[in-house]
Amino acid sequence: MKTSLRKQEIINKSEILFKEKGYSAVTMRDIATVMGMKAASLYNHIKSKQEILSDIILSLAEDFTSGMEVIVSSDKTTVEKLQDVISLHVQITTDHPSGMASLNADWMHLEEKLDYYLELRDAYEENFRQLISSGIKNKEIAVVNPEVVVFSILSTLRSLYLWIPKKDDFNLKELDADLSKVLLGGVII
Amino acid sequence: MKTSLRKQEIINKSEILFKEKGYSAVTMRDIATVMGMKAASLYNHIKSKQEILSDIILSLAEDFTSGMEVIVSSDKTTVEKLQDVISLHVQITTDHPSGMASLNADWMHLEEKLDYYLELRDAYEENFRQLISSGIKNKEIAVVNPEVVVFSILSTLRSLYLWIPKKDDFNLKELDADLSKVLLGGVII
DNA sequence: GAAACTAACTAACAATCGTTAGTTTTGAAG
DNA sequence: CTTCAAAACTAACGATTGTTAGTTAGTTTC
Repeated sequence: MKTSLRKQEIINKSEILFKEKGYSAVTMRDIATVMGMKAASLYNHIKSKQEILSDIILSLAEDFTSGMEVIVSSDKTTVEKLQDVISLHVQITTDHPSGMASLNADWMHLEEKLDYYLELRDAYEENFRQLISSGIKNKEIAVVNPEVVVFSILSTLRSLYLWIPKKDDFNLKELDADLSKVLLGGVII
Repeated sequence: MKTSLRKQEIINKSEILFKEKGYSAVTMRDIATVMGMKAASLYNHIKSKQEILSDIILSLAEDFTSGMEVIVSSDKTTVEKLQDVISLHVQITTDHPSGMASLNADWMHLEEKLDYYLELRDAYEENFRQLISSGIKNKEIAVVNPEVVVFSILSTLRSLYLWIPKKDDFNLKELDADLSKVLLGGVII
């Protein structure tokens, strides 16, 4: 059951529209217009508007989940793992900036797939929290309120989609290092 | 032209609905239901759905603008001013957590008032940038990429609405100090 | 070259949208 | 008790929504 080329084009165009106006404000006729066809023709490739949103969000959520699993099961230090998490966000957001907008803004419209998404998100956040806690226990990370640290870092990483499209390739290479410095600079011992 | 009590109730209920599903997905009939009336009756108090959104977002945006003006024109140090900006965000978000969701997620649906909102937002961000730049020049703030610092702090402060409703009053008093420590801890010299 | 498949089309569906018009209820002031 | 305005109601409007049905043109398979 692999995704056809035409379906992927619909998803790619939809991502951009969803980022501009949000899922609910984008109509099937809007999507059809940028695809150069009529709204009814979209249904030769997708089965519903919902499916487009689900495909966008869940594929990204699964990328984060599998990326996180690789990182936590490595034998690096906690600080190195946190740097890897930052890189993971920069990488995925660079590859799918518009899709990240839907992930952040329109996940509540997932309906049937909502529970699955929330499972993935909760597990991801729990991994992140564990990382910070271990770092404090290891004395790699300063003793500051771990909730605030998780919230602050995650808020910044989740907002990257607003910012990365404005960066060129040159700045993008430095972004990783700068983010580590700013996000972790204050908490690393 | 002051806002009537009943209109303010509509705005308050709408904020909560807008936070849950986004402006576009909330119908006038949804708002009427939580108000205990029929959709048509809403128009005795408001002139359009747009007006509800504009009132929510612009009143908050103006709070930020006037708050920022007070802060930048004070004679405190740059670091103290930044702490005041953090307090400003905590304060406004605590008072209007649902409205902050609309400000962050639905500003693009403002239409006639969009340009005015963008002016306020741009001016606010420019003030923030100036604050960081002055701090670096004064040697109060470490020489790290100022763009990344602005982006990181602002991303966190703008996401507070997701977090503050979960905090009780006790934690809320500590939040200010913890945020300053985490957000500024890495950049203050 | 007949059959099957792909991907577009036109036309239309029932449902829902924001909003308006006109009417009735309510409650306070004279 | 009457008056009057505020605030609710019913009914409906035209526009738009996601989606389905049936058709057609072009391409591939046998």
